[in-house]
Amino acid sequence: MSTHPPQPRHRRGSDQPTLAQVAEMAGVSSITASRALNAPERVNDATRQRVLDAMDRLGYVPNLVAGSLASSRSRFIAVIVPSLANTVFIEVIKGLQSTFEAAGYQILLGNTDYDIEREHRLVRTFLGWSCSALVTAGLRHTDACRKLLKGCDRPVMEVMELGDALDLNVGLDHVEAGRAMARHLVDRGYRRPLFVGARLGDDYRAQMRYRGHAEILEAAGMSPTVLELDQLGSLEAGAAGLERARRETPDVDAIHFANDDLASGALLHALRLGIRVPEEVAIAGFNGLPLGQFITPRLTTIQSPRDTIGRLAAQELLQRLEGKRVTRRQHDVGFELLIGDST
Amino acid sequence: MSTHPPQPRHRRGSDQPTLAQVAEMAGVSSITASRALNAPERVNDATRQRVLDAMDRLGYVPNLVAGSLASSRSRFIAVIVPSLANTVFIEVIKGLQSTFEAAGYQILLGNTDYDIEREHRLVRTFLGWSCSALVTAGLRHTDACRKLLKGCDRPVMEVMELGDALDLNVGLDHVEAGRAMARHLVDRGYRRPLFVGARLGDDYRAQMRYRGHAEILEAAGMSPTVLELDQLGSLEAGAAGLERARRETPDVDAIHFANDDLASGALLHALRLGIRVPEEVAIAGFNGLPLGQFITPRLTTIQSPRDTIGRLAAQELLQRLEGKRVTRRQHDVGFELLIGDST
DNA sequence: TACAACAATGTTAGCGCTAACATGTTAGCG
DNA sequence: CGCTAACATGTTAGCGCTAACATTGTTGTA
Repeated sequence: MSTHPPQPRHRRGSDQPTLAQVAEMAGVSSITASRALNAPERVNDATRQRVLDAMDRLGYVPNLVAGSLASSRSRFIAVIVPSLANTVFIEVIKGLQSTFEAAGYQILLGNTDYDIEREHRLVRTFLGWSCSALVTAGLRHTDACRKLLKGCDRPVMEVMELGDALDLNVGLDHVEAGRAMARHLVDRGYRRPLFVGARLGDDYRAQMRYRGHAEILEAAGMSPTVLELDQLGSLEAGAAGLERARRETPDVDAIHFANDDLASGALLHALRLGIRVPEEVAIAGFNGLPLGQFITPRLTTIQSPRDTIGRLAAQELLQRLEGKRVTRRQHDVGFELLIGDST
Repeated sequence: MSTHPPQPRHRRGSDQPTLAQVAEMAGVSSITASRALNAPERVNDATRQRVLDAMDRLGYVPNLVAGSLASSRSRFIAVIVPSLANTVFIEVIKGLQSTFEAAGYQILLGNTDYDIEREHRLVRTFLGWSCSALVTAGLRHTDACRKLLKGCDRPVMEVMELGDALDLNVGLDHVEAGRAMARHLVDRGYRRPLFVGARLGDDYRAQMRYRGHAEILEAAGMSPTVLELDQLGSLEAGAAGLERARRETPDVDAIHFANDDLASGALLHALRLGIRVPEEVAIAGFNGLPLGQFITPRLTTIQSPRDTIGRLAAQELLQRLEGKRVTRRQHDVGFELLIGDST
């Protein structure tokens, strides 16, 4: 019945030196050793030096897991993107990373593969790591995920597009971007423009651009048409798209591609086939990737400020994390129509 | 003198539900609730279902920080790369990420910006998070960092190039890759090849390729020359490199670029200027990026299996993490000379 | 029938750190 | 010189979870 006092159990996790050992060596209590690292101004200079020396001698590496549990704060920023194959997200990550790393935060990277169920699972995991903030690409989430994000009491940043966000939002208006390009095509006198995208089912931001495109065409009395390729966006897909477009709709005079990968592929392919651009067919893209701007004729496209999205999102979050009240929850980073020689 | 028993202090970290609350609701002890999640086979099905229901009702999110401290294991894989601007590293990350995420690990991403002091700091931080393993690009580290990695009792994987590694190593032989391309150029009859790189000081793998290149040229009785651009590698830099090369060494008959970005830029620029490739000047690269293979004339380059590096590294690490003894510490993923029409 | 082997669950004691409070020590000042 | 404020350091008790061992009941089997 009675539980006999069992012999003491020992369980040292790793054999790494601990703060207590450092403290002992320096002849102070462990809280002083802790403060020597985390609140140096609260410790006498000489004492602090002794502690730091002891750390050095022991090869002490702070156990951040323990610290995080005790303080219920980690210095993680969860970043969730739908794909790593797409330069666009990489550049956003780059912007986030450089700003956060400088402020002493770590990036926890998650990839949803365009699956919002996976996003939900990642959000749970990252919340479990008590991340300080979450950044996620896009406004689409499962209901459960939205609930989780709303109730998690941490800043949540949704990037890429603008809309009805949960908390903070940095991005651009993709419908408006679609409109801008379509307007440009209509203004230039193209009368049978075609919108060509790859895997539009996944890429709903491209769908939004198409919506803007369609709107303008209808307003101008033309009937919008879309051609969907089932390959992933790539140079080859763009080349194939050009051929299919001209075969299936021989009177097409302008192709508005969903992004620059497709558009550049089409443009290079047109050069190769001797199709004159823009005389025989105009080509336009979206993103403003370096390749499109390097080719002759230069690609007409829309510059999306991806690095800016990352940096601005990071700055806003840092403000919030430092306790400052954020006045604007939404930031439109805009876009720029780059008129090249392909339209 | 005597410490009076102070009133009990309370300190709830967050107001998230805890395992204990879940356990209470399900009418079990917290260890059973824990096992319901982490070792389901050790819990009766009916009990487990009660626990899971309770978790659901409370909106329980496991505190992974606490779990990690208690078990002194995290499911983090630290990945340290020198840059996110370079596709090459992104593709390695992609390979690592897809394999590890499927196995239930999280990626902790660090960027050194080609600074080994920063690498050292990142390693410390990541070790502090008790990551399960570390992956780092390259074999160059500070002495302190090397010591840390050697003593950390966790699998360490060095990727990209082969050499005298700390623990595990997956990569390819860059000197040999440089030799292979130089041999190809010599075999094709080029007699005044030039090696052109960007920021070679940072990019020591490119330096290794140059070493291989130089070796072959010397063996063939030619004198190797290198032209270093001070811009970052890009299409523009490649174009500039082509012009500078032809201006400064007018008799150059082949340019061996340090990578495909430069080579593709040069190739497209040559087309634009009407310089015939390879008749007037041959162009070769390294990496096998899609653009080079898409252009006509197709770029002669070396395919580096970046995705494979990531996947293989991840697989080997998983083996190790599952306790299997790893027999081979080093894996040469090789490379493939892609002979295009530009040489 | 006794006893091992297993399955299901519980008890206890940390993991290594920091928040919250307490205490001692020195400086500042009328 | 007494009192307070500011500084420097210490004590205690967790943070939420899981390892290690303990306990019970159930089954198989020699």
